[in-house]
Amino acid sequence: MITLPTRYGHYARILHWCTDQAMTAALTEMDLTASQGQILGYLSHQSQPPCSRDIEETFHMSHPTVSGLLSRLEKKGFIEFRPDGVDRRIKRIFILPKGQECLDMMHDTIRGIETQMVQDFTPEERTQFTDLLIRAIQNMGGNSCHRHKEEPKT
Amino acid sequence: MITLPTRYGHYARILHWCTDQAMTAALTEMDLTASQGQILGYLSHQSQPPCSRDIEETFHMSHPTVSGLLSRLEKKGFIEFRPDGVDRRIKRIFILPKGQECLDMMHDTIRGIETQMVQDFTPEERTQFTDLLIRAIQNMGGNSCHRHKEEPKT
DNA sequence: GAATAATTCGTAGCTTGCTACCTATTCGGA
DNA sequence: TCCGAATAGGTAGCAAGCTACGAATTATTC
Repeated sequence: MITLPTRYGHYARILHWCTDQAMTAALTEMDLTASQGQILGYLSHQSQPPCSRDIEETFHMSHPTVSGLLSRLEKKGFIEFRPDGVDRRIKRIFILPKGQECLDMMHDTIRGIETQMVQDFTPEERTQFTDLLIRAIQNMGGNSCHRHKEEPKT
Repeated sequence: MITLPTRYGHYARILHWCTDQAMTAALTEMDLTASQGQILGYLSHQSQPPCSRDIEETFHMSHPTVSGLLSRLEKKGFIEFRPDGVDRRIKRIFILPKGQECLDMMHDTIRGIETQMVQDFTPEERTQFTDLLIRAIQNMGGNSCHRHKEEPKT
């Protein structure tokens, strides 16, 4: 048995790699990468069109990373930016029809990946898996994103 | 509550991100990145000096990725390559004194990260966490690396 | 033994991730 | 009101991940 430096971290890395591979396989035909698909999925579940900063916090990504992802999505016509009416620093992100089409096609595929991953887990194990993952993240201080979160307005 | 595309995959990604950040913070003073430290740690636990291919399988990485990591480690004087006596395709990887020094310093730090992550877990929860992670990886076909594994020979 | 297949590693070119530093805008206190 | 702090985003430059292709060596098969 090999004693790897960070064992849980190692497994977390590989598990994410597995989902990434499955996502990539399912999305390449739509000219989307796994990361771009994740972003698009997030956008579709927000009540108000989010801005770059919202994505940074949700996905624990730096703003140049998000900026690059969004600019590629924009260049390919999945999304577009529109200035916020109140705060001129903010560019809000809108899903274009081409992006919505992909979301409709993506939906079942993505749920299939999640189902496959925990296919032989009992309901209790699924609950505990989520619980342990979240607690491990919290123990690492992984939810330390301090920002003044404002209510959606118009 | 936000419904993200791949929930477990998302948590796995963030958990790995946390360990990566902690590793980076601990290793930068030695001029090492987190990935480079992981590789170095793996090398130190092998009975026979491994080759690039062994790392690819252990870490689920493509060979250009491993190649790049190793060349940076070599350039900085942590490791060196020596041709295999039998198979001229293979370059075996040896840890140089500078690499060994870092390993000695790394040891406690890395164990500390693992400890922190599961600090409030009961022993049963730790066992189950590992078990669930491994099963999830297996469900995704994550251990499908078919290669003829040979015995160490001198 | 020679042709073919498999294996190991190299390189090109891309996306994705980061830090560091910059500008523009907004907010808050003197 | 005005100046400094905080916030949103841009750009440069790097590391780390990938696919696709090619070269050299070894293994296999006829």
